[in-house]
Amino acid sequence: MTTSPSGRPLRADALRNRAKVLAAAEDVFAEQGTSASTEEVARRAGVGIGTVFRHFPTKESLLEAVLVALLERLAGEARELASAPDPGEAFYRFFARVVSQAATKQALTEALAEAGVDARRATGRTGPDVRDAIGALLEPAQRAGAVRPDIGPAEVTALLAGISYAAGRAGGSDDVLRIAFDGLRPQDATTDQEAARR
Amino acid sequence: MTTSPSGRPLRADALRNRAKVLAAAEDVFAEQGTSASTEEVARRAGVGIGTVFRHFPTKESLLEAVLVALLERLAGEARELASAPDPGEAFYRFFARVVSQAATKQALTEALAEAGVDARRATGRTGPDVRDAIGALLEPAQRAGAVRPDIGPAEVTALLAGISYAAGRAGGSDDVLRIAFDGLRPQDATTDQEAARR
DNA sequence: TGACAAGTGGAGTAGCGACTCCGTATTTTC
DNA sequence: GAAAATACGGAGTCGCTACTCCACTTGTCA
Repeated sequence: MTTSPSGRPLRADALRNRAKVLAAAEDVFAEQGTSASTEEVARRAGVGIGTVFRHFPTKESLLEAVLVALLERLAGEARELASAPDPGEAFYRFFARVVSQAATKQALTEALAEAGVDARRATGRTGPDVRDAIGALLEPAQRAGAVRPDIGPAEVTALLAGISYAAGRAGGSDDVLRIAFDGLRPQDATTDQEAARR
Repeated sequence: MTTSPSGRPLRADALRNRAKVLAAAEDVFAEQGTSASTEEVARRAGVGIGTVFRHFPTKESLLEAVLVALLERLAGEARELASAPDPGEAFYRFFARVVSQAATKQALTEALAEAGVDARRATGRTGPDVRDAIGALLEPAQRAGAVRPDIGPAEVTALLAGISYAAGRAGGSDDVLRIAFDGLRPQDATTDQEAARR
């Protein structure tokens, strides 16, 4: 992404501006949600609208770049924690961290939801990345008996999105997080049937 | 809401149209989310745009009416189930039903989130209504030992919104629901500390 | 049944947001 | 230090959407 269509490397100022736009877009979308206007992004970045559209030809592509950046950062954090001594603690710490970040960043919640199960074009390569990173955190925690064994990265991602949503819009995020944590722990012989369904 | 500004009762056709518009709006917003256009609502209702705006002077007021209707129906269902013989089953059945409905109705998830903690003007009277109805379902379930005692209606509502969001956008709603249920059950002496936080 | 109030429909208005275009400015290259 | 290539900025275009206005229709009441 640092070369122009003709194969040549981007000019220095262009590179700088690209970064400024991306950073501004992250801020703006985090604060106002993905419906914030492109003009606001340009203003925040201190560039003209034309520049924004030169680097990201549609609003969607800008959004995609932001989401990918967020997810990559997430995957990075997960990978980092994966080498911690206590796998259970690492997993729950990661979960809590993501939720607390998402509470103030609408865009993160949306990114999580999109990465959820359907790997759309937007997050085509990053979705699996995130899933793998979460898997690397989840499996050791399961082996250590800190997390129930009957779920996979997809369920964790979905739950992450849901709890983030709840934490962001409603209050009481701590309580909701506690409930989620308890549900994630291994459930002892409670054979429950709960015929509950429509 | 069935009288004109001048205090007289609404004309028969006006009453009919009002109902048609409300029904169409519920459908449209459920399918396309709250950003669907007012014109689409009018088309679906088989009336002119002018008529929609006569009954609901702003789009926001239309949205509000739809959300209130959804929440009232929810509260109604909760009250109905409250008299079931097994309080635990009633509670979990209600929870599952809401989530499965919300999966196909974006508007419901948004309504839940809004009803969450801050009683905005939109759902000013209905928010508490829902909370009370959920409370009437929750407390007996807690007394029966089917639901952990350390949470209240607010937490349940928040969780409901979060799980609905997860179920609607990602797949694997069943697994996520299972996790939530397990987290909602009384947690035996697991004094856990989970120093997990930022 | 006729007169008047109430309601309807949809063309029109206003404003916003995504995206384009091109004269000007900045880099790079030789 | 020019010339050529590249990038910039922002006024302008286009389409969409909430909302208004009013000539016309329908319901109500005596």
